[in-house]
Amino acid sequence: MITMNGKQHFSMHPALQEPKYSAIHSNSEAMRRVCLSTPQLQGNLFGGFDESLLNRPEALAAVDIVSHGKNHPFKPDVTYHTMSRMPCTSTPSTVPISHPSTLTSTHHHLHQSLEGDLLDHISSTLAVNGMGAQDHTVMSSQVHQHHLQAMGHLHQSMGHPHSLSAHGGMPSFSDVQSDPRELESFAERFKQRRIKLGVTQADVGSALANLKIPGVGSLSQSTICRFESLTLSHNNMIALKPVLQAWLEEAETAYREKNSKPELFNCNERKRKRTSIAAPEKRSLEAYFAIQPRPSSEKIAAIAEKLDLKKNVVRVWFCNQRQKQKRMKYSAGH
DNA sequence: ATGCATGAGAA
DNA sequence: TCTCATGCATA
Repeated sequence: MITMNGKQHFSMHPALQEPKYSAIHSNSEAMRRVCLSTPQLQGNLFGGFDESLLNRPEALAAVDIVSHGKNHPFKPDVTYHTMSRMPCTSTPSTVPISHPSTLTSTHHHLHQSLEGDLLDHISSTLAVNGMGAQDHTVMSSQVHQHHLQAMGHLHQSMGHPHSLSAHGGMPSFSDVQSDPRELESFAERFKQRRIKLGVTQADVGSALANLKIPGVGSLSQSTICRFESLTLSHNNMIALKPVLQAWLEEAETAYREKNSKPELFNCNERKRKRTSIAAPEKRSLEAYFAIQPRPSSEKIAAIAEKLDLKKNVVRVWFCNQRQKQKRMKYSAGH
């Protein structure tokens, strides 16, 4: 099954979505950036945060509930980007995974009535909701069965790998081991052994292509890193595990034989510019997010204007924030 | 290690 | 338009 269509997956269950791992976190970095980021804003928004934060712009955030019939169409701003992809000349494929689940989020829209001008009222609204800025609903009600899913897809040269899939079939066999616990230990073991082999995350990523597994191509250092640190979605972890496991076994075998395969290494290099959102703006965005993680298009536009950012930048920021929140390692005992 | 971004697929 | 998997660029 995994073929070239780009979509095939093993199995999936309808509900999955909240797996997050925890386990290992390394915060070395966090420490360094302590001053700037202040990630914990969410929690404090209403509580004891500095109000300076919410002074004004933040105000926009609140209101939205209304789901008017639809939003207007808006156009994406064109962001510029210089992209240049294609990494090396060696294997472009990618790995797949994912599931369809979806959560319909439950957003809470609280508030009472404001629809039009959100921006203005918000301040007042803030008070209203004082609830919590974070309720991430970690519903776990569903969590249970997910595991499995699969992968399969690949793209090649063009470009981008992404894939999602799922299907509700049943797991016919092996992959049912998506035990979070097991994933965590595997990730840890993987990292240890990888290091022992003297291979970098980037090397692993590019070496995957050499495995010639159908549907599996190379992956970036980022992905390998995220796998090791468990900062991927549960489904993604599950899909990647067998692939990385296969690589590890092969690499160790080769290592023993002393036949280090040169193929294990690849090169990569590209250039592109990345936009960066300044700390003050970021804080505002976090404040808005705490109040309304899923702002409407109009609201996004309003926020963008207030912060003097491109609408698309703001939109993407919210998307990434949501994604991050979902995979944030949970440290609960579980 | 992580921020901002793209793009496929699904609502 | 959102979610999700991923990646480039970067701190």
